[in-house]
Amino acid sequence: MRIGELAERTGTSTRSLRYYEQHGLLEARRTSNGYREYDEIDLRLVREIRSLLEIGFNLEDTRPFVECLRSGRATGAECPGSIEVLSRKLADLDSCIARLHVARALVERELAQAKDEWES
Amino acid sequence: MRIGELAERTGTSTRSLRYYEQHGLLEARRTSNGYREYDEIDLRLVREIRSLLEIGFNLEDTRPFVECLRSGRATGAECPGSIEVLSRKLADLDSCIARLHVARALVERELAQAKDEWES
DNA sequence: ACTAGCCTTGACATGGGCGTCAAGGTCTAC
DNA sequence: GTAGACCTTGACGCCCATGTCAAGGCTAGT
Repeated sequence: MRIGELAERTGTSTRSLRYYEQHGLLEARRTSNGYREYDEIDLRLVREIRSLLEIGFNLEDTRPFVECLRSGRATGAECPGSIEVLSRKLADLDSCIARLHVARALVERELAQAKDEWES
Repeated sequence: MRIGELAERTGTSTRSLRYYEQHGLLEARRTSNGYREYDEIDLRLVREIRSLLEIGFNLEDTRPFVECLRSGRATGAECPGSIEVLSRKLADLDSCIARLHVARALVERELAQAKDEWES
């Protein structure tokens, strides 16, 4: 399939697909006229990338998943590199959640105080 | 005091202070040679801005707090505009925390599965 | 008079994942 | 043969708070 169809079937844009290729995540065969040609495997790769991005991973984080899938595994996660990224992300999420809880507490306290002062 | 001292006493940079001024959050008197001149009130304003930015507010969000302080209140929060920003931020934080919990659950599940598959 | 350390404005760079436009090549249908 | 729908590469724009550099003015101390 060509880039437009791939974009449509993955819910993204041709711009993004070229961007992924530019960063070495996707490689496309070219037809004789220079058009990119993709197969079903690429479809899976892009879907993996998109779902990871959606959760909050950045592009670089998706690389091990893509390579894992390309190596023939059933899922992109069952490789050491992916597992390491997942572990790191889990820790990131925990610290991020913790920081947000702190911020939330600060904001809530500030809000309660401000309302008090405002009403008095 | 001049801009360098203000920057140092607020733990920021002269660049940032000029940026705040450019966006109407800070107004500086000028001495005869064109230098910006700040007083203790400006010190409080900048500290308010910095602490809000640190929690995760953006510059625009700090505006009502600055105006509140400038109107003579004891804190930047005890004004309707500030209270509204705080309420909005509280909701933002809650939805953000919720989304992160969802992501965390996804990542954790993925990680557990991946480890299983990898060990088998 | 000169140096060093302040200050001024203006402007370009950063990051990340794209959107969007330009200028052009290719293929299909009529 | 021509319109229109695809494709190509390249490049600039965005957001936002800030870093950083350039080119120059002011002032205190020696």
